Amino acid sequence: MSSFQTEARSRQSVEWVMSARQQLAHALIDPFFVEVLFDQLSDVVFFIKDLHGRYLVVNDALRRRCGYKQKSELLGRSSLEVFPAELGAIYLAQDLEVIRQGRAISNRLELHLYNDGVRGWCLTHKIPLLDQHSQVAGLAGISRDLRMPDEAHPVYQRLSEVVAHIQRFYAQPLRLEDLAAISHLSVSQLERHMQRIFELTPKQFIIKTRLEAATRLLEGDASITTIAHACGYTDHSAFSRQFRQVVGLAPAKYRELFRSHRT
DNA sequence: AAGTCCGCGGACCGTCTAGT
DNA sequence: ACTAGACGGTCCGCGGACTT
Repeated sequence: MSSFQTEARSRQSVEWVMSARQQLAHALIDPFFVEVLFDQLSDVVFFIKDLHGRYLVVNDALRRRCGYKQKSELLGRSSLEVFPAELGAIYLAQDLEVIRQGRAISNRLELHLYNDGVRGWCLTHKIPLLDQHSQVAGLAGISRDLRMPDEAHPVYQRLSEVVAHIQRFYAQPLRLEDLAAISHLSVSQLERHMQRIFELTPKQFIIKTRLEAATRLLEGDASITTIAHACGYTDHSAFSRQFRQVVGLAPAKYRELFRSHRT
């Protein structure tokens, strides 16, 4: 087949798919259909919200996380009414930002504090939903739990040396070039394999390791500055900023929230 | 398919400063 | 003691092109 013919066929197939999708459009955005599908995923939180950030559709994983018996108890409420006040306000602000700007946020590494006080790492995606006039009518989002790494993967052994290095030396400056050298991989290979096996970029993995250590230290009485230094930040403001970005709260607020959960 | 290289845009960091 | 904003420099992530 000539390259011209191949191109023509591929163009034809794209047009066919687009037309078939058009026919399915109403079924695909049917909230009940989507809800049923996402109910099957126990490690993925799914929701659709209106312009005010109120839940219109939730899946079962979200219901469980929030500690409700029925999904209907969540409907019509915003994050503010569902999560601890400080975190709820952050999530709601994030929702309203997506709606206001009409821009998606994707692959955001977040530390969630669940109803039972347990911490969990997630990758969050939120997209604005448009009506037939292309106006933002709400938003849809998923928050996916980070899975255990695939230890059977052939490159896992090499990466495990990198992981061990990060977990041992997270308090020191870590450069991708050095991590790549440890694993005998190029920087590009390291990035790709980390993404594939851990679902995180090397940078995200380092941040996750540092902030995990930080949350443990915040359960004690050490100052924020001390904790920042102990977790590889040369400046406490850089630590606070990053902590706030990932967790949604300033370190001191997190400490306050953790203690109120424990009592 | 996997690996390498490169350029660009943006994220991140450190520093300084001001405010609470 | 801590948070937050501004700013400049550095580094990272990503996509594309090319090679093995």
